[in-house]
This record gives sequence, structure tokens and C-alpha cells, in this order.
Amino acid sequence: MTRALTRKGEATRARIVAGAAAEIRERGVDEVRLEDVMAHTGASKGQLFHYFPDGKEELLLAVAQHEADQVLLDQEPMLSNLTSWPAWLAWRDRLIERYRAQGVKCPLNGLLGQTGRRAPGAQAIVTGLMWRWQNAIADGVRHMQSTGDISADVDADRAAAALLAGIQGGVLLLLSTGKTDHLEAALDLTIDSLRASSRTA
Amino acid sequence: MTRALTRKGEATRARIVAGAAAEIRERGVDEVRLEDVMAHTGASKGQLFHYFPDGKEELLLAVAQHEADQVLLDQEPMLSNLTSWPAWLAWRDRLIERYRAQGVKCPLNGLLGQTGRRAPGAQAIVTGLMWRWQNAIADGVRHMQSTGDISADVDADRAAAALLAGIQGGVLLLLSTGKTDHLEAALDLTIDSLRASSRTA
DNA sequence: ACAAAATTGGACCTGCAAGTCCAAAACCCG
DNA sequence: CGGGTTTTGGACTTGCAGGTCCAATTTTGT
Repeated sequence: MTRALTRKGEATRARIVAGAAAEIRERGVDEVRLEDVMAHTGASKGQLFHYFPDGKEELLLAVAQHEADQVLLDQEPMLSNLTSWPAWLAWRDRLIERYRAQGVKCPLNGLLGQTGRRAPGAQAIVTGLMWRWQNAIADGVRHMQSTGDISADVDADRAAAALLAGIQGGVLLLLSTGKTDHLEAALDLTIDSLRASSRTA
Repeated sequence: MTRALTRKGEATRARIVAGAAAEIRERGVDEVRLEDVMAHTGASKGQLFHYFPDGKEELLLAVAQHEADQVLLDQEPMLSNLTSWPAWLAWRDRLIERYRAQGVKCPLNGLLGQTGRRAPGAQAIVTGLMWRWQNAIADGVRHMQSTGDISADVDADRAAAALLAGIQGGVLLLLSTGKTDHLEAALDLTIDSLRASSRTA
């Protein structure tokens, strides 16, 4: 049913999604009109509705998925290799560097509020992203526990949840303050408290 | 210049802001039309533009301010009295209870994304809220340091920044998951790490 | 090469929500 | 009471962005 895209079709579709994503990152979801996407990607209105029959909502959903995947990809290979304290720090540095460069342009900020409430699918995308993210962190915590670098008393999932919350909040605060201070503080203090756990226990 | 509101005028204006705020909390910023506000508050279009000459944007700004003030008020008197561990826990419980009840209806969620990018004023409102919030927490940390319940080695502002980030992230995750798990984990682990600081130091 | 199917361009339609305008009513104050 | 001002109601205008439609063109498969 959905199998009707030629090579060229796939390419066009991908170009539209990527272009729309860039446009949204740059100017915010609710500032981007279909016409902007057309201008920016060189696509016609016919193309837009050919590849996204349900219009803007469907396009936004595709963009959300695209951006969600990117968020985790940008943390690799560090995120999947949290096997030593230097590795944790490398991941920490990558995160901060990445968000510092990105500044106010958070890809998912608007997508949560904008599509999140109305589109049930967008909610699922964000939830899925957070779930994968938290699991990757929890895996890292468990690995450190296996090597004795983190106390076995620590609840890995709970610690990962707290760390993820700190990251999300840090990014949110970056959006309004323009500074990465909160992100850094949350990461550093939470990670430090994990390190301390092995010494006190 | 702005001084031209009779008693009745003030009342009407306040009624519009409160009604619009409720409406937005309930259904999200971008789902609320001026007509919805009119219906919900019993105000006419003439009134809306009489009290908010710059239209929707100005109204949204007033709503944002109203909601921002409310966020801190809802944490009182706990937030201003973080002078003992039981007091911290009471504050923690109040926060969780409040957000659990509120669920997905975060007053400022959309206001950040929606007006945040375009209206420079909304940005300022949110920043101001975060600043006041963080300061209140930092004051609590400093008080606990003065009584020796928290190690003097702790950087109060940095700790407050991390805690605030955890809260914001926890709320954000509440919005997409519907669970308060992250908020609880972030609060508990961060506060526990502050408690631990006095014992290890 | 040719028919069927996918792709593309762009003119056109439509609905809606913000914003305008003005005249009627209520209100304030000497 | 009476003139000026604020407050109120609601009809009307306007612009625009999403969505529709279809005909022209290219691609695909045999």
C-alpha cells in the first residue's frame, strides 16, 4: 500500500523532510509555513501533498521522527560505551558541546508542544526517544556497577531517570537563558554523585 | 498613559486573563482562539482589544506573567522555608503532588515554544521565573549550610541550578510520559546527594 | 517503444481567526 | 444632573495558509 516510491521519489521525500527539519530548527515550528518548505527545498505544493497526503501534520510527524533519531545518533558512539569514567566524561563533553553549538535551536522543543498535544503520534515519538535514551544511560550505569565503579545499591533505572531529567531540564533552561550552566551543573553533580556512591558504600 | 482603568475595567481585564489562562492550560496555546476566550469569559471582541490593544500577543504575555507568578505561589510557604530536612521533604511532596494533579496541563510549556521565540517579552518572563526559583532553592541550600546540614564545600548556586534542571526535566518528561517518575527520581536523588555531602565531608 | 504508474508544477479554492470600526450603554465626577 | 470618558457588543473586513485539483512530464517495466 505504501509501497509506491521509486528511487527518485524516496530522494525527494527525504529532501523535503531534511529541508523542513532545518527550517524548523532555524525558525521554530509555528513560524514555518508550507510555502517556506517549498521555497527552501525547491518542492512544489503538489509534491508536498503527494508524499504527505495528510498534509502538514504528517510532514511534521516525519520531521519529528527524523530529529528524534538524530538526537541519539549525535551522541554516538559515546552513549553506547559508558564503560569507564573517562568515557562518561567524553559523553558529557559531547552533549554540552553539541547543545552549546545548537543554542536556542532545539529540534524537539516545539514539536512537543505544537504537535504533542494534538497528534497522538508525536507524543509516541518523543516518548520513544526518551525511553531509548534513558535505557542507554541505565545500561551504562549497570556496566559501571559490574566493574564496581558504581555501588550495587544504586537503582540503575532510577539513576538514569534522574540524569535524563537533568539533561532535559538543562536543555530547557538553555533555551530560555542561552547558557549551558544548568546543563553542566546537572550532568556534573549527578555523575559525581554516582562516582561518590562507590566510595561511600 | 496606561492609567485609565476603572474598578470595573480592572475586574474585566483580570477575568479575561484568568479565563484565558484556564483555557490554555486545558487545551494548549495553539488550540485556543480568541473566540474561545470570548465564550469562556463572556467577553466581547471589543473588550479583548480594548484591554489588549496589541491583540493576542499582548494577551498571551499577560497570561504568561499570571501563570509564572502562580507557579511560585503554589510552592509557598514551603519554598521560602527550606530550613530543615523535613521542610525540604515537605516542599518535595508539594511539588510532586501539584504536578501529579496538573498532569499534562503545563501552563508554561507552550508559552515557551509558542511565544518564546517570537515575543521577546515572554522569554524574559520565563527567565525571570527560573531565576527567582533557582534563587529560592539556593537560599535554602545556604541556610542548610549555615546549620551544618549541608557541607560548606557545596556550591549553593550550582547545586540549585542542578536541582532546578532536574525539576524542569522531570516536568517535561511528565508531559510526554504522563508519569511523575522522573520528577521524583530527580528530586530525591539530588536532595539525597546534598544530604550525603554533610556525612562524607 | 509503449502503456501504466509515479512524479511534478502551479493555479485555484476555502475557511478561519485576527484585527478593525463604530455606535450604544454604563460609569465617573463636578 | 450632564458632559466627558470608559466600557461593551458585535457586524464587518482582510489576509493568509492549508488544502484541492488536474494536466503536463518523467520514469518504470516488459
